[in-house]
Amino acid sequence: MANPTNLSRRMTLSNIVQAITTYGPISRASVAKMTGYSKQTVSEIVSSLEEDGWVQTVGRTEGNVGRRAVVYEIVPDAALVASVDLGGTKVRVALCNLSGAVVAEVAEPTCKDGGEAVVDQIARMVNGATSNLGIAPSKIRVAVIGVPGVPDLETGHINLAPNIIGIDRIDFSSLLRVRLGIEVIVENDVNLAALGEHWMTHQGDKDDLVFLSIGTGIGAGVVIGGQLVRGATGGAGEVGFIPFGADPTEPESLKVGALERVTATSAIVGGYQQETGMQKTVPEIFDAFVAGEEAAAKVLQTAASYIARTIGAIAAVIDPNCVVIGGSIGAREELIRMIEQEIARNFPRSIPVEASVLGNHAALAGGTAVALSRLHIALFARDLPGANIVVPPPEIETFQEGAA
Amino acid sequence: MANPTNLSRRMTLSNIVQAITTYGPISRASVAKMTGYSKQTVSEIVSSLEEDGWVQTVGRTEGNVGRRAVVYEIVPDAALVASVDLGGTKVRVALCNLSGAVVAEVAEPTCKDGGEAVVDQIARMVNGATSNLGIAPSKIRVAVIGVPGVPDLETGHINLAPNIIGIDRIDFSSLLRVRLGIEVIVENDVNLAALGEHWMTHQGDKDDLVFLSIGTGIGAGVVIGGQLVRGATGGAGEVGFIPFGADPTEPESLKVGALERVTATSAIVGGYQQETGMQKTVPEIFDAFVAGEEAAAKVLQTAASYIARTIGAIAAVIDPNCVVIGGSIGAREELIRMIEQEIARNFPRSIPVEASVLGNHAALAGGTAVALSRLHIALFARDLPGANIVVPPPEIETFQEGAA
DNA sequence: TCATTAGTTCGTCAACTAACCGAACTAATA
DNA sequence: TATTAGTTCGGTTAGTTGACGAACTAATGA
Repeated sequence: MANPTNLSRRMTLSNIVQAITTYGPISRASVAKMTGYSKQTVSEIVSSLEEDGWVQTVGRTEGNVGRRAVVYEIVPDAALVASVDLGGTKVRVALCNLSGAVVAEVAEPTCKDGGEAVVDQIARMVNGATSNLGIAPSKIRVAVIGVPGVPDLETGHINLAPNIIGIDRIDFSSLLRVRLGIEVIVENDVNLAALGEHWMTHQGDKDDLVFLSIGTGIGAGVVIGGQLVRGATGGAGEVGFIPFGADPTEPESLKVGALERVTATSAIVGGYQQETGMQKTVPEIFDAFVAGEEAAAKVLQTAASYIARTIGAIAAVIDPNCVVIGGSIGAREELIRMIEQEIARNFPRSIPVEASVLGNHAALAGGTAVALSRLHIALFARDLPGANIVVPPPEIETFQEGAA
Repeated sequence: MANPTNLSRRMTLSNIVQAITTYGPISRASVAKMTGYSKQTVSEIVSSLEEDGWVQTVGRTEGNVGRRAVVYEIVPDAALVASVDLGGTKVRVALCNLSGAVVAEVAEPTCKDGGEAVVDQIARMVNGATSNLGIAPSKIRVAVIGVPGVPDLETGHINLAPNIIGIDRIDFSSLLRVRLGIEVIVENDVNLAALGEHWMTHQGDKDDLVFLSIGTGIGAGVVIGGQLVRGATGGAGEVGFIPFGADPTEPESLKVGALERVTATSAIVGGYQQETGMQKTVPEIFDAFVAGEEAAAKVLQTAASYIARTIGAIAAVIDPNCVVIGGSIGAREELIRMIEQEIARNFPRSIPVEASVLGNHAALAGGTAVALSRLHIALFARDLPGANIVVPPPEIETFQEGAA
């Protein structure tokens, strides 16, 4: 009964499920008031949902005048989704239930053989997580994979992912779909991180958000109106290629990006070496800066200036509510302070800049958001025009650093 | 009857109107096939639409096997919209009917008194156009005004519009709404131009489009997924403020934009003066370039390079399908050739760049698109979730240069 | 050439079903 | 006793299905 053929019934069902999901636990009378449907219609649909195991009672109201209301909520474990963050060095898998809670999380070093071996690894980790918990694998309905590259929706290849060999020559999503037997969505990891930050911390009032990841490279995920912007060729957010900073006509700039050459790891390490003749890692340079070393300050200042100007360029094009900064370099509070100062010097208005709250779990959270939204649509809003169910995020701790 | 209370009836009505609008003239049987509704339902709704004067028969099919079908279309003049392009020197007003055809167009020099005098002028021009044609003013349902500034939706002020004095201190949209007695939508002119180019020439396959206007200033209109991107503070597309090009920390850069200083009129005129000591206008410099003068070539080349890098920056952030270039400088074919070459030198992949087809009528076309879409929603899709009716554009000549 | 017949499509009518609502009711509680 | 929750029942509306007549084209045969 949870999948009526009729369009208007599906719409009603979808609206009622959305209300229970967002405001649950909630009584049928309240749902009726909120949605505008009659109590009787709500009762009818809620009982069909209960029969099919999608909602359950969780007690009754108390203390109010009048008859006590029976209160319903979504059955959290009625279905699960898998969110996978496939990194160059580590694979993270989280199984989440319908309320966004993580029921299992595992991490492993990425299989160095690349290609199909990685597909095998992910499938094994996802299935392993269910069997450990004694959950039927069929409970998992959707898997979202964050990958460090640009997925080609037509061929299933993942391009520009130098860290995982051979993944640009296999139909990654189809192979994984066959292996897992469920719907598989492949998305760039920075894009997912942007969606994750938006879902967990910036929903509602601030619907235009850019997640800027700064580490060995620099890249952004762009969310406008709550929707991810991928671009015509999947190249949206490749801000390292903004043709300013280093001379954009040099071959190296065309290869890694003119702006990436002055903002990412190599710029800081290289700049420090030029300044001092010494080879230090980025964390070491930050330590030196905190200890008051002038060369370190100068190098970081230069990077911060270019990063600020990158943010200015982004703001000039799409004017987001907020820029969230993450990545191994971007996560440093000291750097964010400098970036804020540099924005004030280089751009006519202020741009809200924040440190990522989710750290290296942002992509995992974003994958969960995408998977849950997709699952809700598949379950309760099939073929509905303009359907875009927003699942409320779980507690922030769920996805915070150190959870795995 | 054209405004049923019931949600599902409204949805059906909206779908059927959309089908007739898009594919009309069309028979009821064809509408039934296309929409999936039964012939009866379609007949019922079409006759109520006919009764209310929204659709009309336009003959019958012929030549096909079987009974001849009665063919319907939207009554083009059942309602009108006004599209107004308020420029610093000129006010253009176009009255358009439901099929996008321009039924009247007038232009006047902008009233120099600014402020409320301009509101008066627009109201007079709109109402004057109807009385000239002997049309009841009540036929006009929506007016969209393109303005050279950033409209503040809350106060109704229009900020950053130095060419029209006092317009940043009055509630422009409310005043005009009262004067015209209809719904008034105020939007930045470059944004409307972007929507106009998208509507008339790039609908469907190419839904991510940026319109780049280059003249006394440089600015862009950003369309993603067919929707206009305004940004959190209405500042999306202010690409002149990208903090590269001129030194962004200089006061002048913070005032007019670092990139504007090296791409717009003053950069070309100033550059030419520095190069030759002579003061020439931009058209004169273009003429000199065509005549083979080296100094002119060098100056234009430099501007083209920075414009190309601006486009590269846009592409790196949102990766549009296409960048359409307009404005008094941007319209020059010679410049577009140079820009294309410079993009190839400065950016790792090609970016489709095109000259504006609509010229200085782009904003007028965009205003019409917005007004018609808004009107259709108000008439046939009130309060429908995800309603976004797309009115098919008229013949391209309708809005092409020289029409007024 | 022209009537006849077959096949196709359009559009309407009648009967039916699904969805939803409103009103009246029962139940529970401060 | 007022108020809120939830159910039952009957009715309205939207939309479907299927049968059918009307209108047409195309092929056929005298």
